Amino acid sequence: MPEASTTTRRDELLAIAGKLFAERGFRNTTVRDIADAAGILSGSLYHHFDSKESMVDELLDTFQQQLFDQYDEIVASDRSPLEKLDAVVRASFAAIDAHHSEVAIFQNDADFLATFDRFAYLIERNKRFQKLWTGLLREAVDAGELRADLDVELVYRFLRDTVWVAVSWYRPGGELSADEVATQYLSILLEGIASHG
Amino acid sequence: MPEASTTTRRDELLAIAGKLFAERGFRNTTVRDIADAAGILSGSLYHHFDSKESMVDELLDTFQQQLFDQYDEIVASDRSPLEKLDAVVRASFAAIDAHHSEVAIFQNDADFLATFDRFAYLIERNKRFQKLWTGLLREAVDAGELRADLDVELVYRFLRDTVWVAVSWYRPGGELSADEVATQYLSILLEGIASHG
DNA sequence: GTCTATACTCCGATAGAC
DNA sequence: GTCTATCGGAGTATAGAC
Repeated sequence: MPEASTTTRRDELLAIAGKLFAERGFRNTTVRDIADAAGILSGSLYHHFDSKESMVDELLDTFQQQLFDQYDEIVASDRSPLEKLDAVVRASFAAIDAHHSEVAIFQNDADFLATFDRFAYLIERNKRFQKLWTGLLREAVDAGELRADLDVELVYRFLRDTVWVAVSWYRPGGELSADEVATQYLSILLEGIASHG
Repeated sequence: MPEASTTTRRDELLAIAGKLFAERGFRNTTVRDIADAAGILSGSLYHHFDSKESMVDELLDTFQQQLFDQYDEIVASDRSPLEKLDAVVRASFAAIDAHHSEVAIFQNDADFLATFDRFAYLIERNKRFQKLWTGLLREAVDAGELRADLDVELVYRFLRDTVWVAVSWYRPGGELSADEVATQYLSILLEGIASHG
């Protein structure tokens, strides 16, 4: 396989870029920063990628496709709405663990990137994401598994933000595993923090 | 009062800068952007402010002082720990409503700004903030008002992030008032979203 | 696959006229 | 209080040698 080393170097550079984008934001990471971190000069990056935009595009697109594949599998599975919600939340925390940079980039820069034609797919997938989560919430309400007195759209925003914002403090390899965080999170979300004695 | 018009123009420019910082981030807002929005040229801004940093400094410092004054008043008041927590959450949502730009700037750029000596106070106040909230949480647990089986530090992060992240979707003057959002938020947080039938 | 060298644009900030 | 004019630095990207 003659492409093996080529692919490896490319992926290496992409991972370095992703880490920097995640730490400083896309716009505040220069191609010189990326090149410095990789031990090469900025011009050399253009042997591998068309532009800085191409790098972030590839990172986000690949990650999102993988995540949606997981979501689709869960939704199509044979579980109750609440069990599906549980599984989707756990898959999301697992994604924060396994693809930390990509999630952070998405959280910080997606709104800005989405203003360009090239990244129009971000808006489209965002809508799909919303439909999937609000759909599960409504099904769970209808099944009597969730409170019926809450505003589903507000609960959706609450759920979405509270899951993904964890990327700002969760560190892979830290004290708590992603699934332990998910367990505590789901306990708070479902049962609340008030004591019922 | 000869200073009246001077103060007004200065505050006007500061508000314009704050709005742009909030929308695009501090580093991605240029002094030319601010000047354009104000209908003047970039050089003219330096008649009012030393630097771009001075503008964001003044915005954040003023806002945080006001917010902490409110928190301190609540903590010192004669209420139960849970009532204090309720009041602090409501005051925070009110701050998102009344000082939307400042909260957004704080959410997006505080980590970056805090790396400079000039903004060291952000780190200090962040610690004070954490102590205040975790203190209230512990008191509420001790008073039997909150579940004792949860990790207080994790609940703190959860609480902090879920309140402030609302700045990303809440718009002053929208359908829901800040206090209505706070009410639903507290209901979810305290009682959970699961049905108990 | 990386380097040298460089083009062109935009950045924050300043000096001095009006 | 704003404008004209401009400086020095840093940004993305390119062309062509090695």
